[in-house]
Amino acid sequence: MARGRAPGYDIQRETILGNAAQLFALRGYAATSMNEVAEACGISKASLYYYFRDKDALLVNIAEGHVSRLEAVVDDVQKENLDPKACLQQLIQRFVQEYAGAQHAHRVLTEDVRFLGEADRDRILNSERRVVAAFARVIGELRPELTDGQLVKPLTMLLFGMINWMFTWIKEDGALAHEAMATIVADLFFGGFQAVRIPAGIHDATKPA
Amino acid sequence: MARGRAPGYDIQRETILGNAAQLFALRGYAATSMNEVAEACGISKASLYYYFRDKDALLVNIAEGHVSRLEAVVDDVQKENLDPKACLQQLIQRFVQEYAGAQHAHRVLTEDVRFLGEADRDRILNSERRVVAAFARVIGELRPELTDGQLVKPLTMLLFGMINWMFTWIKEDGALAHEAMATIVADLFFGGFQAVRIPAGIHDATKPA
DNA sequence: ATTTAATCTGACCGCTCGGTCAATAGTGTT
DNA sequence: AACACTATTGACCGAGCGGTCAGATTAAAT
Repeated sequence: MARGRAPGYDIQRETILGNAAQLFALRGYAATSMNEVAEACGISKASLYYYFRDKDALLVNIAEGHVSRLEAVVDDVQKENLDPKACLQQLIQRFVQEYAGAQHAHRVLTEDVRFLGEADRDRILNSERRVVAAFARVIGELRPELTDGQLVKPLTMLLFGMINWMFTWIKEDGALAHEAMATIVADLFFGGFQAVRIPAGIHDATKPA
Repeated sequence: MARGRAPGYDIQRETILGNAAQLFALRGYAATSMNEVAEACGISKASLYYYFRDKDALLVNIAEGHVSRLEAVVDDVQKENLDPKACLQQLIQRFVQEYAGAQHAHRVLTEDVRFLGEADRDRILNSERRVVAAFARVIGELRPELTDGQLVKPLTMLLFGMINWMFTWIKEDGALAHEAMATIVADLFFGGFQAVRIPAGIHDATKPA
């Protein structure tokens, strides 16, 4: 007998995923070649295939890693048993933090899910749906009368729009700017969603993401 | 002498751009082949190249067409000389309408600009910057004290986040749902942005998009 | 020191890509 | 009918793609 896995194995996998996420985020999944990923990691393409079965496996790992971290954040915040407002504030703050620390993975998640096979895509989208549902539940608690009018989901998605879009235009990598932005988003949302009127006959036009 | 261009020429170009925009939006620019575009149009690839120099030309035309329509909307609304609140309401409503009628082009614009050459990309990003600046100016008029705190741009981008993200999750093609959503966005923003507090030492972390 | 499995690589494969071209078909003008 | 120009095409090209593989290299366990 000889040798188990080197301790560097998992580290190498994470390195590869990090480099791949960066390339996918910046150039797009389809436009990034496995040669480029390998080169960014300083290894040969054949070595890259030693750590990951194929290009798809990179995408699945990046997306799944990110989305499972988001689910963990949700669970974490819910365990604190805060009142709805504090809970939503926490969720916003923590999500902005999480996104800030995983910007590449986040962009890959929002833009490149379509390249996944049906099974993987469904699993990841379901994960996203659970996250959105958690936000929606808290928002529903804050203004219960919206629940009947099917306004909770749209409002939730508008909130996600603000947060998700943030990382397409924000420059600074400093955490300060991100925390400040999270506060602004929270102010804007809490101040505004009380003002939202319930339209006469609203169509439900929502799909989680 | 003989024959000018057939009247179908411009129509054919528009048809191609429409089909290309749909494919680029759904599968991504890099992942869409010129063969697929040609097939979607019911013509040969060689014919496709008769109407457009190369793949890049498709992208430029799609993006430029969309963004120039957005600039036209801005000019149009500004010509009405409305008070700031009504002006911003109009802008939101009209933009949601415009996006709704050009969802494919819109997604291409927001996701595939990176595949353009530097010159084209800069020209189009400048166009976008002018649009954002118009929104920012009106928002600045609504709460002038924000201008000093460099909060106007972030708030503007949060508004764009809500609107841009809308079309990643909205189902319905009916205009009713879109108009209703525009109203909700306006309610949320007007109600909320008065509540936004000016942070102590805020970093400017903005880039137009 | 030898064995054995983990790690790594250059060379290669079939395929599809974006793009070209010479040739053909179609149609207003003379 | 002859012409001139537009519109359309199948066949083709070099390049790069995702992925494979036989074999070299390395290092833990004996």
